[in-house]
Amino acid sequence: MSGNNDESASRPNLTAEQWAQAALDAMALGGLEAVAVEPLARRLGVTKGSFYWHFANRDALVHAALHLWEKGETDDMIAGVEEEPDPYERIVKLFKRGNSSYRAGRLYLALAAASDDPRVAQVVKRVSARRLAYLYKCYLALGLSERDAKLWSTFAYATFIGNQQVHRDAPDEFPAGAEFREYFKLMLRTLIPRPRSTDPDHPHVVHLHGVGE
Amino acid sequence: MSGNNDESASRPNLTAEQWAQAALDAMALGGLEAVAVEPLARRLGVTKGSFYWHFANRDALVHAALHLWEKGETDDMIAGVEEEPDPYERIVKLFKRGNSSYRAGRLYLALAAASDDPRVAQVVKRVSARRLAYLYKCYLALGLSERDAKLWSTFAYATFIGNQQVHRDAPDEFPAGAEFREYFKLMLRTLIPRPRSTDPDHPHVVHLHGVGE
DNA sequence: GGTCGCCGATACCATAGCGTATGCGGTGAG
DNA sequence: CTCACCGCATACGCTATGGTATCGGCGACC
Repeated sequence: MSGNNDESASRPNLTAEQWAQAALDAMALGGLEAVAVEPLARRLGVTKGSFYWHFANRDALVHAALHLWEKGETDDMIAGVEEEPDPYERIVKLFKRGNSSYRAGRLYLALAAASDDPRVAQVVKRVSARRLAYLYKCYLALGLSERDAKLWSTFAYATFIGNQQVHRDAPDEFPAGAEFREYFKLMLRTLIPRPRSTDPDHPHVVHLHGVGE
Repeated sequence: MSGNNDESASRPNLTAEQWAQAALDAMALGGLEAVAVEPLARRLGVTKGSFYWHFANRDALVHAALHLWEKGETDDMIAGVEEEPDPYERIVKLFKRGNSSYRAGRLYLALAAASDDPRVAQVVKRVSARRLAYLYKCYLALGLSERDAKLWSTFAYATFIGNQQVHRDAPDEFPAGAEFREYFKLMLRTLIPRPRSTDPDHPHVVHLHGVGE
């Protein structure tokens, strides 16, 4: 067996990051325990010999994958939105981003479920905290008080996460197509007070200020 | 054994249901793979000999545990609420129930994360669907149209689930104490239109009908 | 005191997956 | 042409985990 069992030309050498990405893929499907060297190697079309060239052990792979995920889930999210000057549109973009990438949602849920591992728990906690903090800032920029911004950002984030969950657990019940668009608009209208309402068309903002009661 | 299955707790002997409950406990902490005979036996203070008296194999245990969970998560929830005549209060009760039992939340999240197993996926799907259906009925009873009831019940359920998730993943960021009470009131006010306004004509419901746009 | 329900103890085996040692083809330098 | 080195293949050892089965013991109740 001296020949390669794969296409020869289209196979460059693997990098450590490709291994880490494959590890994330495995997590999305089977949790942390699916991040095993041999199955990953099979899926990548290589063997363990490749792995132990790039990594010292499995722990190093898990660490690299988590680092990659954390970076992509916070920096990427924020960087892709921050150029937007309007805080309302920023929040809308965040929502759209979250509801569009099905894979990212599954990945978060899988990692959050694997938080019996202390390393995973730490990263998930940091990611959640940073996302919440950024949402909080956005709501502050909308003109809400600190207290209201805290409550509404938590509310919005919980809904955001819950949508991913319901979408995964009961896909048949989750709105799709035109219904989803209505659902999405309803969420936006309910969860984001419009700051620049030059139109007298949005009287429901009054309800928002009723939070402090 | 001459008597029926009315054995009291005075006996140190375990029952099949106790095994199933322990299996659910294990799932809440470590997912489906934590439902292993030996660890469970250790935790129950017995050995595997006990297990294979009550169950044919591990599959039977998983099946029993899932059945127990499904029953308790749908029938119990509905039965404990249905006596309430006011649909508004019914929804409030459902919310309170969900936000109070931390363990039940963890259990749902753990099971939902273990839905790579087809049996688990099926049960989770049924439970989610039945919960959503009941919430939908409650919103219908509030006087919403079918379309609005669908959207708002999904919205409320997603938020409900998301709260459990955020509460678990970022407990430090989640409102607690007095702040939680405000948060809770905000959610209720936002997610449930009040039916018993003295006016037969509900002013804020107008916004709800705006959903259809 | 005998039977039976329940469990303890132990043995066996299958499997998965980590780590390691070494072989081996390709490739560029000289 | 050679040689060294990279990147991976192959093969193996090893451990841990856990499902399954068997048998013996013990207390309860007849």
